[in-house]
Parts: sequence; C-alpha cells; structure tokens
Amino acid sequence: MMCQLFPYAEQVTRWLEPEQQRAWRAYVRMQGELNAHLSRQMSVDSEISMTDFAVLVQLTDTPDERVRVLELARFLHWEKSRISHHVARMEKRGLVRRENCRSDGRGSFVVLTDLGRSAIEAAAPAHAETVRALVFDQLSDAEVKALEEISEKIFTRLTTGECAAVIARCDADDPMEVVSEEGGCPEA
Amino acid sequence: MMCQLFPYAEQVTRWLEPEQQRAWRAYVRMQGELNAHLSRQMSVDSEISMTDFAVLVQLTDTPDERVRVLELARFLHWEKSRISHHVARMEKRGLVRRENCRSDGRGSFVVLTDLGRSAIEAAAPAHAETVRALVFDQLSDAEVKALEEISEKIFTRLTTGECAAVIARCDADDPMEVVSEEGGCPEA
DNA sequence: TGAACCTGGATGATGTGTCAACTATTCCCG
DNA sequence: CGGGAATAGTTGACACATCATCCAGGTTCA
Repeated sequence: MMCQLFPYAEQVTRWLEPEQQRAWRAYVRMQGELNAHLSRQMSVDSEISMTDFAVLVQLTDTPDERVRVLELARFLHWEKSRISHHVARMEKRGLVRRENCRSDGRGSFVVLTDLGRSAIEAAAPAHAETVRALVFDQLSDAEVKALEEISEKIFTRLTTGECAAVIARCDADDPMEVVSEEGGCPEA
Repeated sequence: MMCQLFPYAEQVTRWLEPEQQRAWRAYVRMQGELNAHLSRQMSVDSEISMTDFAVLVQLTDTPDERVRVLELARFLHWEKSRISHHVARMEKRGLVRRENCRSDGRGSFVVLTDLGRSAIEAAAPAHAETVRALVFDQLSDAEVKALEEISEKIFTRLTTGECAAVIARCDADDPMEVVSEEGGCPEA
C-alpha cells in the first residue's frame, strides 16, 4: 500500500520527495474518481456524455451556433479525427448537423440542432450541481484559489516550450520535426 | 471564450461563483492536458500504456507478484470486466499470465512475467522524470501540500456517503438499491 | 496553366472502457 | 444432502480515442 504507484524510489532515478509522492498519489486517485463520477452522473441523468457536452458547449457559446470542425478541435484540444468521428456519432443522434462551407469547398460547419440545444439545457443544471457538491462544497476560498493557481502553473508548463510542439499536433498534420534529444518533454 | 464550460450562469440553477468557475475551468483544462501528456510520453518512450503501468505496479507491489483479479479491481477502482479485458490483452502481449486459484475454483491470479517486470522497470524512470518536470518543478512546497489536501478532501467526498454506493459497484454485481431521490449523489 | 504542396476533413483499423448477460464455483441454510 | 443465493470471472456488443492514410479543394510559383 505504501509506494503504490512508484515502487522504484531512489533505486533507478531521481525520484519524488515523500510529500510530493503523497500529493501525486492523492491527486491521481482523486482525479480518476472525479472524472468517473462526473461521466456517470452525466450519462445517468441526461441523454448525453461529457464529451457530447463539451462539444455542445462550444456550439452554444458561438453566436450563430455553428463552428468549423478544426476550430472545434483547437478549442477542445482534441485531434481532428476525434472530432470527426464524434460529430458523426452526434449527427446520427440528431444533436448536431453538418453543413458545407460555401467560401471554402473543403471545410464544413458543425451546427447545433434544436435537439442538441435542448439536450444541453437539460443536462447543464445537474452537472453544475454535481460539480459544486463534489468539489467546491469541500473547499475553502483559499483552496479554490490555490487550485486555480496550481492548475494554471501546470497548464502553462504543458503548453509552452517543447511540450507545446507535441500538443501542436492538432494544428498540423506532420510530426513537425520536433527537436527532442531522446525523451522529449521532461528534460527541459 | 468567457463562460466557456457553462453558459447557463444564474439562468437555470444555483451556479458557481466566478472564482469557482475560473478555478474549475483551469482545473479541467490542466487535468485533460496532463493526462494526455503523461499517456503520450509513456507510450512513446516505452512499450506500455499508463493503464498497463498501473496494473504492473500493483503486481510488483505484491510480494509474490500475483494478485487476484477482483483484488486488482478494488485497488485500481476499476470494474471487473475492465480488468478482465485488459488482463487478456496484456496476456496476449506476454506482460502477465493467468493462473487458476487452487483454493477457490472460481478465482484466478494475475501473475507478473519476466517481460512484464522488465517492461515496468524500463518505463518507470522516464515517467517519474516527467511527473516531476511537469508538475512538481512548477509548485512551491505550500502548493504541493495544498494539492494533497484538496485532492484528499474531494476524494473523501467521492468515496463516502451516497457516492460510495455507486462506486461500490466494483464490489457487488447488483445495483444494490441505491436510495437516491432523483439525482443521486449531488444533493447531500 | 499546371505541378508541387498545403489544409480541412473523412475513413478504417485497432486498442480501450462500459454495460449487460452469462458460466461456474462456493456459501448458506433448511 | 440439496437448492437457492452470492461470488469470481468471462464474454460480446457497443461507444469511444488514436493512428495512419486518403482525398478533395486551395495556394504558390514557375
């Protein structure tokens, strides 16, 4: 039970401090459980999944409720084929529909349907309640602030420097010549 | 871009405070990106995935490197069919093997193979480096402590009370008569 | 104009997670 | 002992994510 995730302390490599290791294990468990719980809640008391929800949010967030496929990919940090497949499934269920772009023959829009709008409007309140109950009702104001700062710092690290090059895959097709000396991101 | 995740502020339901909303959006983005990054790193510079890794850790953590399937499920908070499928795939790749339990004819053990051991030993150092570089190098000692406490509080909420009943699915087969008045977990 | 290249997007194969059955064994209790 | 319930685990169908590949429509430039 001790040293659960990484039994290789100080044998193999510079490892985490005990406090870091405790924090990491706590975070990993929490995050896994929270994701599972939010997904389950969403699909139990509404007809859509968390990923459907994310897509629908982007659409409702846009004035004319239509977004280009790749733009969606960039907002969500998904890769384009994921969007493509997912939109296809959502289209089959009537949540969105596709329309081709007149000004660019290659492009197409994803457009919110009435069914899609009512689906997200039905799902949102319960989701909000859940997040509040599971997360914010447990935390002090200071902790909320800390959570934001911690998240922001890590996110910044993930989206700058060499890490950004990998993430940029969703903008470009080719591996784009990442100059990584064996190991890529970690050793900055 | 504002109000990205939940555009239904104060229209529909008691919603999150602005600071909570900012924190939530930051957390969600960070967590998604971090997961993606850790998975990619693991599968790029080793032959196993994060989930393989999790299973192998449990095995190496056990004295005789063999664990019962359901015990594995409980440790990892996975459901049993997920374990079953995943172990089947790992067995196909030679990372583990199955052995039937002599004392209980129904049961079976998952046993670490030499290949499995060398796979995790090869993967662990780079993973450790990555976690340190992406997460802990960004955080002060106070933030590490805060991260642990925040995670612990949320995790506790997730695994006690009515929420626990849902999670307990991995211990029992039946839906176990969860007494939830329309909505389940959130409204405590 | 047309050849090389780039971009937006779709598609198919494969690996993974979830749900709902299902089988086989063991346990409980008369 | 015998029969029902619980337990351990598997299986199949389906939704989803990723990767590599493909293709049609644009762009650049000679």
